[in-house]
Amino acid sequence: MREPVRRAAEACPVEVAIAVVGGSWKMTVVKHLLGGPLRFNALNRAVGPVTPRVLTRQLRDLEADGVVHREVYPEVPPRVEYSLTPLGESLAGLVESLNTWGEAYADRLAAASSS
Amino acid sequence: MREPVRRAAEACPVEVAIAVVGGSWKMTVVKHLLGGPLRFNALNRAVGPVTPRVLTRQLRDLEADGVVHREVYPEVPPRVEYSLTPLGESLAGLVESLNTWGEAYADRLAAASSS
DNA sequence: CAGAATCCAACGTGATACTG
DNA sequence: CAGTATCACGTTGGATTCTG
Repeated sequence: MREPVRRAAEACPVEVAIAVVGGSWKMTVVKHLLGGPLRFNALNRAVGPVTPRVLTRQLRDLEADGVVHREVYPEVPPRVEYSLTPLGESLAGLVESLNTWGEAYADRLAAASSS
Repeated sequence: MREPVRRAAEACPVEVAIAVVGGSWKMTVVKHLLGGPLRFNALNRAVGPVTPRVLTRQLRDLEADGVVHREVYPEVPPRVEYSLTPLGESLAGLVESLNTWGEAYADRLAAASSS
């Protein structure tokens, strides 16, 4: 388990959740993995303008927190597939909520800037 | 509107939501304000081990993002009340989801460390 | 293909002390 | 009471280049 998560546990359940899913791209990664396993580069392209370096870090965090599973196939060329663990799948509702709220917020932004 | 939020809007609605609520203590602040307005020190005590310096920053962010309203009463001693805007109240469901998921996760942690 | 290595700038977070 | 000022520091996110 990662340290930030453990520290958050001292304070509030809400902080625990934020510690796990609060990093940038993390929930977007989960969102795209809800459709099924993806390989590293496919995920990279799906998530958005994220560099491999950063994506790797986030994936390692998610793996350490038990949200994501990393499966390495010893082939040439190398293949690595990322998928959600059951715990990761339990985030589906949260992703949906974030997506909906984020959309509404973006609409509000657009409306504000056009006025 | 804050820059991080605007940048997130280019990528994914999920990132927008995370940009607004992803900071530490932010959602915990919202959680406690759901019960009604609170003064600065009351909020400080309710949220947890957060320094005034940090809490102030988070509150300013939330204010800039339209989630929180800051009302200053020109009295002596000074009184400042923080409350949720309608947009802030629309986060109620999200807070609930985070709280529930965080609790379940904390339980999982406890179970893992006792085994 | 899936990253690792290296480097860096910017932030986020925090402790401590002070003030209108 | 509700902050602000100052300082410090670790982490994050990112660009770039390289490799088994």
